[in-house]
Amino acid sequence: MSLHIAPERTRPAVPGATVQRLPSYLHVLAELRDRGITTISSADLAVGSGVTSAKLRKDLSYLGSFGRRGVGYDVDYLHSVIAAWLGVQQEISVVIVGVGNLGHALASYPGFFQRGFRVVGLVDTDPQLIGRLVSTGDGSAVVEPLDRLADIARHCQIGIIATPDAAAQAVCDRLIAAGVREILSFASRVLVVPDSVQVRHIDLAAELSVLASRPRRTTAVSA
Amino acid sequence: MSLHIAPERTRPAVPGATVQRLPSYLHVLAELRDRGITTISSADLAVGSGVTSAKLRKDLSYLGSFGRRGVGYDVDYLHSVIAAWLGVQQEISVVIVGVGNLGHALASYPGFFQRGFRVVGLVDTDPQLIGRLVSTGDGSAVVEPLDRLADIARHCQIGIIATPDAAAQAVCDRLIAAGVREILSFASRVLVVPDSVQVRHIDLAAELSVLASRPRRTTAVSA
DNA sequence: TAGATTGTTAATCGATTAACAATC
DNA sequence: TAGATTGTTAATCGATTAACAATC
Repeated sequence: MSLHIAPERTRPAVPGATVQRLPSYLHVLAELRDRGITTISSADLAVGSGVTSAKLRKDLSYLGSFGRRGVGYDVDYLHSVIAAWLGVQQEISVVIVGVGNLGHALASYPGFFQRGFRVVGLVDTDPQLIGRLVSTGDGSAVVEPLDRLADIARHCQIGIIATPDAAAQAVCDRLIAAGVREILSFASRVLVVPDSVQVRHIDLAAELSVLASRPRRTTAVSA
Repeated sequence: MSLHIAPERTRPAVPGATVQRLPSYLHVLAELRDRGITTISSADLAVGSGVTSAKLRKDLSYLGSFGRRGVGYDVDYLHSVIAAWLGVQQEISVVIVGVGNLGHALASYPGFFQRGFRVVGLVDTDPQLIGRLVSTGDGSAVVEPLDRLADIARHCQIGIIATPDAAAQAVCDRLIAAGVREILSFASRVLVVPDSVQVRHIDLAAELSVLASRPRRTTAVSA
């Protein structure tokens, strides 16, 4: 029996678990680059990233093959490949709704700016806050009232919901109406969205609950 | 209402994915209880929690069997079961290291207090901050200097690292030296810890990256 | 009873791991 | 070449889903 071989090989889609690890590889590669290291093996890069070398190589294999057998990976090149894949080279505009403590923290979070995310809008309903300057990764932004949300969101790829739980769904609906298709929510309530919209949800208290209720192994490497 | 308690039976360990969803069920159940709803089916509870009913029932089955066929679950009872399993009934002490924007936000995060977590310590190195009162879920706490960390951490079950990346590993080491075995980190660098310590890691920028690199829907062509 | 819903099983899907042929 | 390390395969592990017998 002869097998029918396709002329060009289709790679499987990159798994979600892999995508979630790519930024951490990127981060380690950037550090290596800053320290003048030009080549790195999967074993060493894996230790720095807190994964196994097998997992690292498997992850990279979804994007292509970028290493040299017997040698390792070129730090600069691999960095550029992952950065390109993640779209870091193009800046991504973000609007934050809810400028309480959490919203402030997110607005000025250095990691956002470093990885190409630009906080271009801040929205809140509190009259005390509206009009005030809040520092962001690359400067500052003025807090705008809720009725400006649609205008602002129209230019943003990602919306972050950092409001109290009670307001979260209404804000979510407005973001979607304005064309936002990617939402990061810190509300503890579940958001109802159409299939075309992608929501990621960070429940900080759930993270503590998992820690508190589980005598289980760590996700980080051991010494 | 008296419930028949089955004789103790060896159940498989509760999967991590399940544990992570339990707080969300708890949250929905608390809302139902507040609205006076006493009974709920897995189908309805699942909709409120953003999961399928099969997944919900499977999740609950790891803890035991608490429903009535043909009827559903008693809201109060199921709430108490999950709360007990998560250990929410006992208060859990938390120390936050790093009282910048993020640390402030975490200290006053209402969800922590609601689910039984008590921020009993705040630590920072900034002389401007030390001695200042920061509001927490149940009142306020004074920011203490780094050399008080060991004393404070000794009474805490969980440590939260909200410092700049550069300080994260050193703070982590100090927490572990003080006996903390569960750590939630917001640093982008990977923390090196012994096997006995459990670390959860929230990389906010990675969350945005996953969102931004989204369009891996049904576009892939199979051979 | 007749209808509803649970708890569990078995099948499927997806991610991780170990091992090693390919090859620099 | 001899040693090192990748990229990939196949096995394993864990989580999700669909289906339905049990039973309220």
